[in-house]
Amino acid sequence: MAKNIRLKVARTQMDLSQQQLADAVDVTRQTISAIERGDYNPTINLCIKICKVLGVTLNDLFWEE
Amino acid sequence: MAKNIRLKVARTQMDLSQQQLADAVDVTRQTISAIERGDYNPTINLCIKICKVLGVTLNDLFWEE
DNA sequence: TCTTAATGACAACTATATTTTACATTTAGT
DNA sequence: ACTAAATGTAAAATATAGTTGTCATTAAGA
Repeated sequence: MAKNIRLKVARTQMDLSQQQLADAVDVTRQTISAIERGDYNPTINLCIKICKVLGVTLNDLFWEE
Repeated sequence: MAKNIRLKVARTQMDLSQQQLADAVDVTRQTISAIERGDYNPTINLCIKICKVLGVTLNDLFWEE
């Protein structure tokens, strides 16, 4: 996976730290960090939770044409 | 997770069996079956692969408002 | 400076996605 | 009725998502 810049942008637009987002979706900071760095392949349920907290959709953060 | 009817519909619209879709995205038939039944929580990369084969987007199959 | 919050990164562990093997049921064609 | 393809489902094994603990670096404020 490539770096997920869109996630980082959406998170900072909501003025949330990695830790705060992690708490909101009930995972660890390391998991959020790894997703932003593009080091891995989260589950769809986690992606959905993240999107809901950030007020965006799956396509906004995880779909590439 | 709930049953994923939209996936089943999109698959049948492309006239693919579970086995054919599984082959196309390089997983087993059982994995496709489990996703359609809603028994679990696939990874985002697998969701993306499935969407691309079926000519739809993540929101089409996996996003609920 | 000094301190604290935020982040990158990694190793070892645990939880769970996915595979493999296998059996049963349903559906469509002959 | 028979056959083959498609599907539901389950148990045991394997691969990997996500945790826990830890250390280093950077940026901002006092």
